[in-house]
Amino acid sequence: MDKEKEILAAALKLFVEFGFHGTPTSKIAKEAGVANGTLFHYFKTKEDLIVGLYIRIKENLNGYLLSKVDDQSTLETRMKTIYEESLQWALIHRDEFYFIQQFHFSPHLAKVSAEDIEKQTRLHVGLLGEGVKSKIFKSLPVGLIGTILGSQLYGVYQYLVSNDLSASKQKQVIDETFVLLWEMITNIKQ
Amino acid sequence: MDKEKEILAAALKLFVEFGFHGTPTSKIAKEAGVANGTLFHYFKTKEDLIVGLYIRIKENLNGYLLSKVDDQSTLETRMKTIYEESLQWALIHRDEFYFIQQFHFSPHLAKVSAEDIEKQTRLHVGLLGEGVKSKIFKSLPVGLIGTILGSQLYGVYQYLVSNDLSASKQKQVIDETFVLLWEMITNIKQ
DNA sequence: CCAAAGACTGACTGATCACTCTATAAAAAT
DNA sequence: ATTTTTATAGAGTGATCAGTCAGTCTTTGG
Repeated sequence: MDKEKEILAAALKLFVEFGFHGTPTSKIAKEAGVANGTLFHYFKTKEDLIVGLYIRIKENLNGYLLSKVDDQSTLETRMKTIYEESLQWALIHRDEFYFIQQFHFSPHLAKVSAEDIEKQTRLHVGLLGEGVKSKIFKSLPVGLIGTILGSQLYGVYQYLVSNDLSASKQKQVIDETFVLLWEMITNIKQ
Repeated sequence: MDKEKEILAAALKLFVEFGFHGTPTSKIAKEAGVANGTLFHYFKTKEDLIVGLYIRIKENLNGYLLSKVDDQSTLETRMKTIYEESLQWALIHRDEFYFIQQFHFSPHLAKVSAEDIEKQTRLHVGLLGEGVKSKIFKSLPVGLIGTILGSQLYGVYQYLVSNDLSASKQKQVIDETFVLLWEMITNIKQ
């Protein structure tokens, strides 16, 4: 692993454990096994490091999701894939997922550029637009559907990590909660 | 307003705007109109101030909810009241609500005692237990119902603050999302 | 009315920390 | 082969900040 990645990995680990303030750059450098100055060779400021870490993590998540979604399948299948795979990714990359949330409630969020945000939400925004346009969703504001979806995902994640379930039980919870969610936001007739 | 309250109000305002790290105690004291040392007369450490602020805010929210819930009404009515009033409170006390979430993703969360947590969740835990026991809820784990409920509340709040709606529109969204939520977690036959 | 306790002040301090600077070594470009 | 660029190091620095301290003012209880 090259030094830049070592630094990012060390920063992630320490930020999650001690918070942004509680983690001096000197400790990050030490944990990464590089000199103090080397950290500032790769990241001009501590804030650059924090924001850079956030963007890379989001890129990883989005890349993973894109690799799992089959463009040919139905909207429901694609949405279920995103829901399921987001949770699976989050369960495997717990520090990364915690960091995302930690970052969202920090003043550093304001430092993310509009285009970076657009890049990160393109996939989700596209699917939601499709659902509304095709009248599969109930006639609710898109933004509302989006936030409900996102927040339920976070909620189910919290449940999964705070209860130590077997892989199959986890899968079952994920499946069941998707059904609940889908019934809630779509016009189904049964 | 006494000095302690001035300090707490100043701390809340500055923490929300600049984060915990970005807010020196000296600025809090200045904003509160007290001397530096006075802050440490009321709160032994900066962390004490942060945790103290969190606990007071939660007490306010819980007190407000308790005053609104009528013990004689049905479970559905009581849950709807809590859902609605939580959102109304959050909309009026935006800094306070943001602070709660900011605090949840900070290392200071670990400093809250088990009994304080119990106090803060008693009301909600009681209602959930009642719903499960009376078979009104679907046969899902209580914890799962609880997190889904909580996360939807946060999600709808996010939607309400990021879209500037009229009071009546807000009420409508709150009512509609409660119906969706209630349908999702209960065994209804219609 | 007095003494003790508590509230309050703000200058001060020791520690910490983000970041710089100088130097050297390695790699790439010419 | 030589210059230029990039990578790495780590000691050093100026600023900042949480928390202290020694003392003054205010309240309260006897």
